[in-house]
Amino acid sequence: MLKTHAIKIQFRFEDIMAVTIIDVARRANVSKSTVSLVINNSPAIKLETKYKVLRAIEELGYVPNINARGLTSRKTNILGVLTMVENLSQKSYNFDSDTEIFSYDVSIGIPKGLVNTDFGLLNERFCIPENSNDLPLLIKNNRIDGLFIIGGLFGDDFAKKIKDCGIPTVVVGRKNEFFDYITADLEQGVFLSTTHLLETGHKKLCYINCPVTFSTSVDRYNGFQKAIDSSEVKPEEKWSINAEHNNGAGGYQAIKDIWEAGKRPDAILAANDSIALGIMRYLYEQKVRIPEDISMISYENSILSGYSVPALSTVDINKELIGEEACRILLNRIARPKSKRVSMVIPTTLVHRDSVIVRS
Amino acid sequence: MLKTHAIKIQFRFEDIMAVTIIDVARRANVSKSTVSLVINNSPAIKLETKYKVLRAIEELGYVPNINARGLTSRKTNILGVLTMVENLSQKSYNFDSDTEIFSYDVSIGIPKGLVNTDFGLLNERFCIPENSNDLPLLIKNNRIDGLFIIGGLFGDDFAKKIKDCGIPTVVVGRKNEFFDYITADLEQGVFLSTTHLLETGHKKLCYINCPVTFSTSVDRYNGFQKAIDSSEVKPEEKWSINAEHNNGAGGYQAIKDIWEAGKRPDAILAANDSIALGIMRYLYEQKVRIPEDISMISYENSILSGYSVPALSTVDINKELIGEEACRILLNRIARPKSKRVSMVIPTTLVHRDSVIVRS
DNA sequence: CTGAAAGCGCTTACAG
DNA sequence: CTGAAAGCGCTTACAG
Repeated sequence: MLKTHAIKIQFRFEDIMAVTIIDVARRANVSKSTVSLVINNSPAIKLETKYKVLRAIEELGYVPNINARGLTSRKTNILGVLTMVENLSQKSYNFDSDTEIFSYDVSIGIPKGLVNTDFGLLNERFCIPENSNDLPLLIKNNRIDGLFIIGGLFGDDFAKKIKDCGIPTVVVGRKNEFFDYITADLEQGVFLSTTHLLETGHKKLCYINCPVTFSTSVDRYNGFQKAIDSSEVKPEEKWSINAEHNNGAGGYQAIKDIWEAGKRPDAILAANDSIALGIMRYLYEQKVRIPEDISMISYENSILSGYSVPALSTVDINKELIGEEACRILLNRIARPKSKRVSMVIPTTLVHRDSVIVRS
Repeated sequence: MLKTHAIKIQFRFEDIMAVTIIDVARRANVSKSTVSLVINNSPAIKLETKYKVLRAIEELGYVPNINARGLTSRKTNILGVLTMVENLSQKSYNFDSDTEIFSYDVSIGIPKGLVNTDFGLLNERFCIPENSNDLPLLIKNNRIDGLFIIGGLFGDDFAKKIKDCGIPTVVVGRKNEFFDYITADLEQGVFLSTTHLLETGHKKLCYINCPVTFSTSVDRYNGFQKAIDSSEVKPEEKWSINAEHNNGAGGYQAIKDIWEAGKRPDAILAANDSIALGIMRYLYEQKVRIPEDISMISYENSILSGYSVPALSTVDINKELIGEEACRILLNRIARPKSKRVSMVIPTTLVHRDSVIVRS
């Protein structure tokens, strides 16, 4: 008997603490509807009332209960970040593995686009072959109001399935015809680096592209070619090759092929930092010095190029800004689901580090 | 008039779709309380009833509304991942910047510990100096049921403040006296790499430690010293120095000091991959070849060492497992808030790549 | 072992 | 411009 009683009065921390909309209403001498309208920034509220309520909120340290809000408004106030990966197994960190750096750096920018917003972010790494028919948990469990899909590792089938869910979605890092998208200006980026190499007196250029299967490889190649076409001084020789894999090992093998075919570039451009590091590994083994013997410019800018030996000049694609702008796009899509599809291309800049030398 | 009508019947997707607990109850011919008990795995339900309900759930494709659950149970079913960072400004990726790789890799392991669980994950990068008195948004907005704090960039003040919030918390990556924690076995790891260098015939060892201000630097040094003490063959010379900064630039400057003091190790140990890359940069500039002239072993294992030129042998600290185990600890803490404080140390292994040579 | 009822903390028409 | 009331979809004592 006594014991039962004891259990009954054992309140939890939250029970005691929880300030609700009713407490605020009471303190401000208004109804809870009014408080709700203030919280949701209704223009129908008299300024005087608004401030009265705001003060009460402040004084009481009131924080709206997110579950209650969500329950009535049928929203979760959460956005999903889907990182597309090659596989979900244990990472080896070896240079034949995917780096996932792009998605991490982009996702650092996302919260910046969410400031002054109630949205939280739920992350999921997702791999299509392994999950085959499954949808991401984020979606299956109805946890999100909107979705970022980061990276290119998905096809039309997957896109359609997501589309059918009706969740506002923005694709980050590549073009596509299903959703809004935002991506770096690939062609302009490669144009930039190629031009710089030409202007610094390089005569034998080699472009090591990403795999042909990647839709982006065309844009990249175009940037390379257009820079050469529009340059005053023409290179004596130029080569272009697609790596077989989009990682260090892919770059390693590609330059090896070039090298063993007897080609000797004085400057190399890489499709991204991972491939670049693979190239550098091969050159190191051949005792070729960068930049003394061969200059290099990579593409993306990441911890990989910033920390590499030597520090790698690269094209910065402004990943944080991409993440931030992706938010704006998604927020608009959520607010106006039927609006016209949006595509956004972010310009790039060249970052100079230690892998390019001026040749006369 | 007509228009008003049109608006009224414009249901949203969810309105039409939403299968609720009532639909399930009806289909299974039970009350919604029973359905709820089944969902929550109550042992009080007859097996037969349970299967009946489970079938109805299956057939209807019912997914519990997470907000409704949270509202009644006073839970959010979300865990927070707090990544402690040095600053929140735009990342440069240069080698004088913090890499945040540890927290990323750990957070990849976390979902593995959450399989068969309803918990989602909310991430936040948080910086103490910049946010001074503020608490992480995750906490201020009552969004989480539990918290992972990743990384060491916080002091007792912050820990106490978090403690006062009463949120179950586990610290990942360093010891501390406020919360449960899980970390790699630093001493054992350094012992491992030092021993390997000794066994491969190196006579002049240099340990480049993390900054003295880091609590972990002592454990690391102990591992180094103990390996030497317990080795059959003693090194001819040994040096140990703390980098001033925990990044590439710190490693660069440290080895520069060693070098300019005329010391010439034949093997170097680095406190982590970032510091290691800084060391390698300096050696590259000095035209010292790794491993031919100097062998190196780093600590952590990350994309940085896996992609480095040459590929860096390092101590793998099993970050994914750390993340997974951290979940178990946190889940236990949530279930039993008053239980004894838990600390867990994960053993490390040596991963051999291309930076160590056998000397005779 | 299961059902009826209250209540979690909000938002949203609706009325005035 | 503001209040009273209904309802969102669950869980949790409580009763039987």
